[in-house]
Amino acid sequence: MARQGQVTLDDVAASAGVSRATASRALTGSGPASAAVQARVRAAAEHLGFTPNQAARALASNKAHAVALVIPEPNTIILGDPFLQGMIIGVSEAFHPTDYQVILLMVRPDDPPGKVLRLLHRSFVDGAIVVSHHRTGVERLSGVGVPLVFVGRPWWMHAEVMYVDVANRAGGALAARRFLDRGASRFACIAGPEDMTPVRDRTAGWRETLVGAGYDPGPVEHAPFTHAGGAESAARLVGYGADAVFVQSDLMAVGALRAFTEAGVRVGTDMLMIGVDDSEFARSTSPRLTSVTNPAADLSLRAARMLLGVLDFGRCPVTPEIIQPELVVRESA
Amino acid sequence: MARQGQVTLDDVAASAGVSRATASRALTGSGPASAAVQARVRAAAEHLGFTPNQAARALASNKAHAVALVIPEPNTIILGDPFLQGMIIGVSEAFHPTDYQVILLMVRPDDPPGKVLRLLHRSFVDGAIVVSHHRTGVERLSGVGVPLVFVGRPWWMHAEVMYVDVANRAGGALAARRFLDRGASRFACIAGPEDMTPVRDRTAGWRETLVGAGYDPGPVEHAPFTHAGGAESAARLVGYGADAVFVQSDLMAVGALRAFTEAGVRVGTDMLMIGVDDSEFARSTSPRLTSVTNPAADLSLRAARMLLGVLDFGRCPVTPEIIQPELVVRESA
DNA sequence: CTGTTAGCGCGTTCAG
DNA sequence: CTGAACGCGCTAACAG
Repeated sequence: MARQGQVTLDDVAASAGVSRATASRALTGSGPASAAVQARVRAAAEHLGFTPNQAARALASNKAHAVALVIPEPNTIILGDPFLQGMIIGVSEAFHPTDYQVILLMVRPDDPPGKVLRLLHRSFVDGAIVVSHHRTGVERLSGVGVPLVFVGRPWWMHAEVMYVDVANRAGGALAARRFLDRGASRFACIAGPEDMTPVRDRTAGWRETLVGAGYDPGPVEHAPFTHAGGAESAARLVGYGADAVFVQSDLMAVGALRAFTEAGVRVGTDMLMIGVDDSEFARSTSPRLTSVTNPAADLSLRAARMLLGVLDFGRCPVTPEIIQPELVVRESA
Repeated sequence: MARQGQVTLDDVAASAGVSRATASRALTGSGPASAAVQARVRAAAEHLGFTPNQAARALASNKAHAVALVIPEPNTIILGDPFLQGMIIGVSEAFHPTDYQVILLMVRPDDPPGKVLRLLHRSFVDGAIVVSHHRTGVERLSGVGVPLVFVGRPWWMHAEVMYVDVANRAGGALAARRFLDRGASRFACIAGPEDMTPVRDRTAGWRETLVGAGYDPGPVEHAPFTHAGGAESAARLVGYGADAVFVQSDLMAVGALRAFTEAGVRVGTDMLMIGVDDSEFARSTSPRLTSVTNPAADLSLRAARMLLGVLDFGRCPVTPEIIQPELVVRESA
């Protein structure tokens, strides 16, 4: 049952009356081949419906012509988060003009590490971009044979690891300073998971700035980057009576805003709020949300270019690229 | 440069003091291996950080341990549509307990066919599920060596092709009958792209039922399954003065509802509206939307099971599975 | 239970 | 410019 349906290069070569080597050269253009032969081979391949066996080709040439986008999050999070959506779109956009296929690997937290590791191997993909990584779960990614570009500072460094990031410390500071300028005095933060470097960095910048100005930075609630995560964190903060809350994702901010509103807190009046991502969500709430940018399009493009640089031009090692965030001011703060 | 970082099975075998074949058996469990040897080999593999080369393994065993989810839509559509999101979640959920990795292939309309074809090859994936296919663009998918399960009736049949579907004709009829029961008399339909079988089927059921009841089925506007598509179609229909509009996707319905409302038409009062998908969107509009179910979770599960049946148990051919849609009644109709 | 021997399908040296 | 031979890393038939 296995053999049927498999048209091999040998079949094409035989049909065109040449050797396999010649057929290979004619199809890939990797070597000299007379125009006449080339045409014959191409015609034969077309006629027989030949599709090169990717595995064999990868094995022989050590090139897979594919890159993986690895997102170690449950797929409900991947599909709901504007930042991750932006990354998916951006990465596939960036690789579209190249001949690399983008493969989306949704790694679930409870997946055995081997399941994804075996796919991040040479000759399956030539490289990978890793987004939204947590402290644990991707440790064993070091040592995979392929170059890796992280979006967001990785927890450990390694020869094969490169990264792009937003200056998240500066982002946290931006939010804090805005609140200070608006005269706030009782602060709180709704952060993402504690095991992600961007969260740590934003929180650090936030705290530093407030402490530096002589204020208590207040509580920091850690929760998943979801609507529910924001809402639940907000519920826990209602009693605290903050007049300025920094929420580290617009999606969480939507949930938080709703929870605060239901608790009788008027956001924009009783309480200032700043989100992160500057996504559609920030523009659709009421009041609209002031937000720190987290430019997925820019990040994904840079990450893709960085990976392509290594893949196609052997440019390596590469220094990290850091993007400066900006504050987009709207009604909420 | 290629060799470095590649730990091969030979290295593991040598380190464990056995032959390569034995090492292979010990690691994969594909053959007999004494407990002692198995432990030694596993330890050696762990120690050396061995990761099997997927391409080599696939080439030798003719099994890739991966399935593809193919969605031939621009990624902005994929990420915004509740049905497609449901499919992605459902499929990866269904394959999670198995040892197949799900690979999401986002095929862009302007991608050269070869780019995806070479990936839909044996020894890259063992099979594929194709969702949201249009009339053209996937023709050449016939002849790929792997079993295919379509979600939604395919345009052509082929030995390797199986499918699951919703009884879309019945779905269209359901909407029409509801409108008739509510006493509507001037009908219109906002459909998806004309080159998709579910759209054709729903429209057919819709028309049949209305014509059968002695009414003019009215205009059918074709547009992409997007918010904008719905809004633009609605704008074109405002002058027609329909009192009952069937919109073939909740996402489109949100756009249409907004457009009608802005044009001064009170949906739920002046005009009845029914959507398709019974998604979150249907529950979040005002008035809330009556909707025909299009159960992504159920469809994806059945598609996955069908593919697994062929893959793991050689169950083939398989007869299509058709799910009956239901009408979920809310304020809008 | 283990080692030996063949390939899987292809790219890529080498001679001619 | 073309063909013959080799090897990529692994699994799967055989022998022992």
